[in-house]
Amino acid sequence: MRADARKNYDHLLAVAREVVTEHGADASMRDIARRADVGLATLLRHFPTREALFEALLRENLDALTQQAVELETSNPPDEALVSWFREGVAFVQSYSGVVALMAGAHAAPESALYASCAAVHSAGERLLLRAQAEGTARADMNGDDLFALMSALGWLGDQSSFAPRADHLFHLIANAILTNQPSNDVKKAKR
Amino acid sequence: MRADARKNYDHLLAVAREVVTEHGADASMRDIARRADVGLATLLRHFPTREALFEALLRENLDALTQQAVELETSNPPDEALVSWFREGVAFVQSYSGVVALMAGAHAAPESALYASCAAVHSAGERLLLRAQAEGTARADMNGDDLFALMSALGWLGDQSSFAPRADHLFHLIANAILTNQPSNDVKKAKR
DNA sequence: ACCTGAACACCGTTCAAGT
DNA sequence: ACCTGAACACCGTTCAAGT
Repeated sequence: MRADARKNYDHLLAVAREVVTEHGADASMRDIARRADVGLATLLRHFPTREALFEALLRENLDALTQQAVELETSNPPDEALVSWFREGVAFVQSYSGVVALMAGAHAAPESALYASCAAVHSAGERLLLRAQAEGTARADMNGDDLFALMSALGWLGDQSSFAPRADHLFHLIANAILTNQPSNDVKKAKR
Repeated sequence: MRADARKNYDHLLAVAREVVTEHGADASMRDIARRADVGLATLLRHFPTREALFEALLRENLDALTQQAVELETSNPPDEALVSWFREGVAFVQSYSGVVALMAGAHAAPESALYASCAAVHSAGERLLLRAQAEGTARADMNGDDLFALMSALGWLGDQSSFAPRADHLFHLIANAILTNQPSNDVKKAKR
């Protein structure tokens, strides 16, 4: 990568982060290029699709989320680990508004630039779920898809201004639905 | 309303229904006008916003949903009535893909053309919830907003191709979370 | 290698001009 | 009253031409 290209790449990513923070995941690509003082075609050259841009924008955080699952897997009781991680996941998909739709789309599209990272998060969560199920503290009739779906649904709810005020409460309700043992206690314990 | 206007109105609505069935709630207004052999400005004259169009498109079904809550309120056990109606609601928001986002938006925007119908559905559901709560068969720490939010979230899940295959299962999971008594049995009973 | 302006085919909004 | 074409300001895609 040539020096000028490298510089453009980094700058575009920084500007994109700004614009996406303001306008959410369906910010205009043209707007990002404009704000970066660069031709639109240059932005598209570095990030040929919106997914490619978000892959670069989210990779670090997605990896961190996957990594966190691995750590929780060894250090915490299975039910607490599951709920703690689930909470992190919901917070993550809300990092930028509208990002949850992008991830849900990528989840079903192996050719998407975001697919690999989503799949990694998916299976990291699945492992935590299986561990809690083995212990009997998580619903037996759930799988990794369901966990990812519920995480996404809670993220979507947080994106809608009409539902956002109750998002925390809805998180508890669904976390309780996932767990089987004295549900409300477990969720509270895992909060800390 | 002049005869030619009336004819345009009805025709536009019929064509809009077709196009929206094919392309979902964010179908192009221009496309609808084109398919109706009418100027774009004519479509916009009858339906100044997308919300106005959907208000006309959904009014009948929204009213039916509200009406159904009233009927269930008198004829069925509170818990069964709640779950049955909840199921209808989820099915409704999936009637056209993407319509759930429109409704969630209208829910927080009193100036939207869709607001009134959404509010009616909201409070119809709230009454069913209160009745079940009074009986002790629904979670006490929920309100009408939560019910509407969960209904919307399930509708959204059904819209995402990656989650749709598990939508039925997720419905059961959440319906169980709403009810308090031998949950899995109640949900099954209400299915009939 | 890398960048860019311009042409293209879209979108919804607005309004002066027509019947 | 009602309709319409056209101008406008946007969008993402594509590519020939430049350094």
